Amino acid sequence: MIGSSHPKAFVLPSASRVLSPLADTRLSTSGFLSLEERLALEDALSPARSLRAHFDLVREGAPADALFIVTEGWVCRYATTPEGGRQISALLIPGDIANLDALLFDQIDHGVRSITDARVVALARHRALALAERYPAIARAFTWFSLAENAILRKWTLSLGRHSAVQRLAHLLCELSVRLDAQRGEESRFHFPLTQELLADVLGLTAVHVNRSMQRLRSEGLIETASRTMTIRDVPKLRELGGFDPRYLQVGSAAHTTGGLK
Amino acid sequence: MIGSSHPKAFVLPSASRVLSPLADTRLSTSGFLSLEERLALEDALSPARSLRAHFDLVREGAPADALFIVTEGWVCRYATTPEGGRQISALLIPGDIANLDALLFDQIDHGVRSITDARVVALARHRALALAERYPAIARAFTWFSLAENAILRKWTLSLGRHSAVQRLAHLLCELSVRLDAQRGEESRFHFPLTQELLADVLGLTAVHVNRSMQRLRSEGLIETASRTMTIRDVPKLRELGGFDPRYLQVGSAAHTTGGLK
DNA sequence: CGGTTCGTTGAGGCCCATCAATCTATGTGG
DNA sequence: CCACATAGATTGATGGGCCTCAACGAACCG
Repeated sequence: MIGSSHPKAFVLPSASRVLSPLADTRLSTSGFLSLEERLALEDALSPARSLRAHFDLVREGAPADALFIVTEGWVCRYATTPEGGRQISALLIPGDIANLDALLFDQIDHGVRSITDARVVALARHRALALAERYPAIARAFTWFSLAENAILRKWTLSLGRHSAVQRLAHLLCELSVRLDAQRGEESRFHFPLTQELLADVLGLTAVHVNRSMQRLRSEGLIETASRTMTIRDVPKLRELGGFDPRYLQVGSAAHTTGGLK
Repeated sequence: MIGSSHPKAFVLPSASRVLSPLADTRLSTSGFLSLEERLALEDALSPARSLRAHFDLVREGAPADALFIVTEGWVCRYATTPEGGRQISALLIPGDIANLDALLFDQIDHGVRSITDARVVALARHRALALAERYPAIARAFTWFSLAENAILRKWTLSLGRHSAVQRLAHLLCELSVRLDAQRGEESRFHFPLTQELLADVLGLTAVHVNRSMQRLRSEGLIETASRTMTIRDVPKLRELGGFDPRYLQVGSAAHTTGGLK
């Protein structure tokens, strides 16, 4: 079974998964969509597809014909430089749309690749467009997802441009903690499948320097790592170090709460 | 008069501006919208508003109640670190929406500020939402703008994370050349109001190092600068240096051409 | 148990930051 | 029309954060 080596983070109630691959994701639980809209959306989805780790789901420059929604595992979006450098521009976890730009753009200028074993469902582009045309709430959800991604990218540019290595790492860990909803009091613990090399490609560093930065966080008692598990020992301190303010992640807000039309 | 110190770039045919502040912008000319939709949109706009240079239109953390569309001048979106660093996350030129996130988010986590004297029109949030609800094409245009911005931000993260100072500068100049539609043969010339300090805040560098990087581009005959005018002498070479491929800017494509519903 | 991936450590060097001074252009008031 | 103020561009000297190269250790796995 996919993801069996990563127990906690990947298990969904199997009944609801069979009925609905979108169960527990923001698309279905956050009040974006009415029941009718949700059913219409789920009706348009392809059956879930399993991916091994390190599988290229979309290659850079490929034509766009379907959206992929992650339902299990971790996936990333990346771009490469001619010289061979790689920069990851998004970390995608269950509930995220991997390539929303395929909705309106003909060509995709980034790759999409699984980090762990993963599952995705596909939504054919023409069906997504038809849904957005017929149901304004679905169109709004697409916009919402795009804007949410935008907010994350803006923070990443701030981090890449103006933060030190340790700060960037701290900020990223805080972001993931919130997105994975892993915080418990002042601690946070979550399954963390990123290698230091992947972290380097997120943070614009080398793996060696990521290593040294992690050691600093460990030596200051801010984090602990063991067998693909990340523990943040002191969330407030890590947040302060990384200049992290969770509001940009829009936790607890949803499209229908933001000024609905009466 | 606004922008009188920057003659060429700011002059619009005044007749069309009076009739429609959106004339010549992507929203009205690129085929996103039908005539009816365009009229509905323009009917919802506030009168144009003039801004002096260095004016804060939206402050970080402000509540969101209106979208601003730039019609003249240059504007930027930025965020600051607690330590006082500043990172610009978008350069906005006429036709751009300055804060699309205000459409669906309650709080804005970035500032918006004019770089030059500028003009903007406002679109009240509830009216924008109503338009998107009633006209799918307008909703689609909002999504399109958000995705387009996303694509630019992804390139910026690539640049910030994996490019040298000179490459970042080269890439940015290539991007602006395309967005301003300033290319003529292998040359490109455009009004360029960014100080080296602003450039530094875009590129994640210091003003001093921007200066040195520009000198390198000049000494290699790639660019020339004089009195707020940028001339790219050799566009192909500058593109190669910056690893620039214009496709991500979606020039010449528009929402209605990308897989319309039959 | 050997291979492979990932993490760790060390030495050395470069790119870019920092600090500070000077130069230039533009604008303003007398 | 000049004296002066100010913003921006330029230059130099110095240092540090991160990169590069290379080797070794640890964990996992068939």
